[in-house]
Amino acid sequence: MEGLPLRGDLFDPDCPTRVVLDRIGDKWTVLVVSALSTGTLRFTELRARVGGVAPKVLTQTLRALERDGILIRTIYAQVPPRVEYQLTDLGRSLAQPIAAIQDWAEGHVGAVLAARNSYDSSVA
Amino acid sequence: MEGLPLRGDLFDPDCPTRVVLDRIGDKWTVLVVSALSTGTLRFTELRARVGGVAPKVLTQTLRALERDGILIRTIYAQVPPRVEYQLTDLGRSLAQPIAAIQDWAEGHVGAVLAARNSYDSSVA
DNA sequence: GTCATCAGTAACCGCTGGTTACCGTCATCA
DNA sequence: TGATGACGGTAACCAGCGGTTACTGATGAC
Repeated sequence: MEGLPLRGDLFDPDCPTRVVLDRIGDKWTVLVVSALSTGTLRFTELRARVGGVAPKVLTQTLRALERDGILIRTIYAQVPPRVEYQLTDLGRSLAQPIAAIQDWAEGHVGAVLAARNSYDSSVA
Repeated sequence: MEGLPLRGDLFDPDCPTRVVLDRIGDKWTVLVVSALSTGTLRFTELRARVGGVAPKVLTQTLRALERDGILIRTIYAQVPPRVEYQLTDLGRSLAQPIAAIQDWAEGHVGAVLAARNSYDSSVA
């Protein structure tokens, strides 16, 4: 019955930890953070790097991540405009577990797709 | 399929790795896998454990995870019905990176919420 | 008779993720 | 003097899906 828990309980729907999970649970977040983990990128570079993302969605994702202190958005008063995105320390700390997820995903695609095929053919 | 690595490229939108990411990128998946990582659970137990999940959504999540070979669904011909869910080896391997995410989320709620407040008050 | 248990479905609905189109500004090129 | 293109986005629009509240069916307990 602590007042304000330093560590949240993910299983409590009212715990703010959930909102953090919602951030992470966005597929674009994973890709963006992963892309930025190697260094600063501009909007268009991110767009190219993260294949298939629509500009609006990328903007939303970046704004949300900026709001959450995961990355910093730097605007240079130039024409054409120049906007750079880079991870904060917080963002870099997030990049590690995200890399683990990414690693798992890339490493187990085969197994998952196999399970999926097997499941689909058995249910049919 | 064989045990060949078959590493995908997450940044390619046409790579099947993306579908795996979509699975993981579901917030309920994280919670369900995490809940099951400590042992077998029944539907109602899962529902109670994962606070705030609607039955339909839980069913969808569980079916998807079953299809992907992350967990196994065992039905006992009883009345009232008894259905148990447990992680497969694949699921247990996923539980590790997921635990890392969960850990990060629980450990950095404060920082994220602080960043959020700061952002919101500066933008206004 | 009727209540509760369990594991879900049925029907509905609003939001939001996603799409394409378009914007202003300035340098460059014909 | 247009015309064009780069850049970093917004505007308007829409389908789908996540989420909600009912409701089901079989059985044992009361």
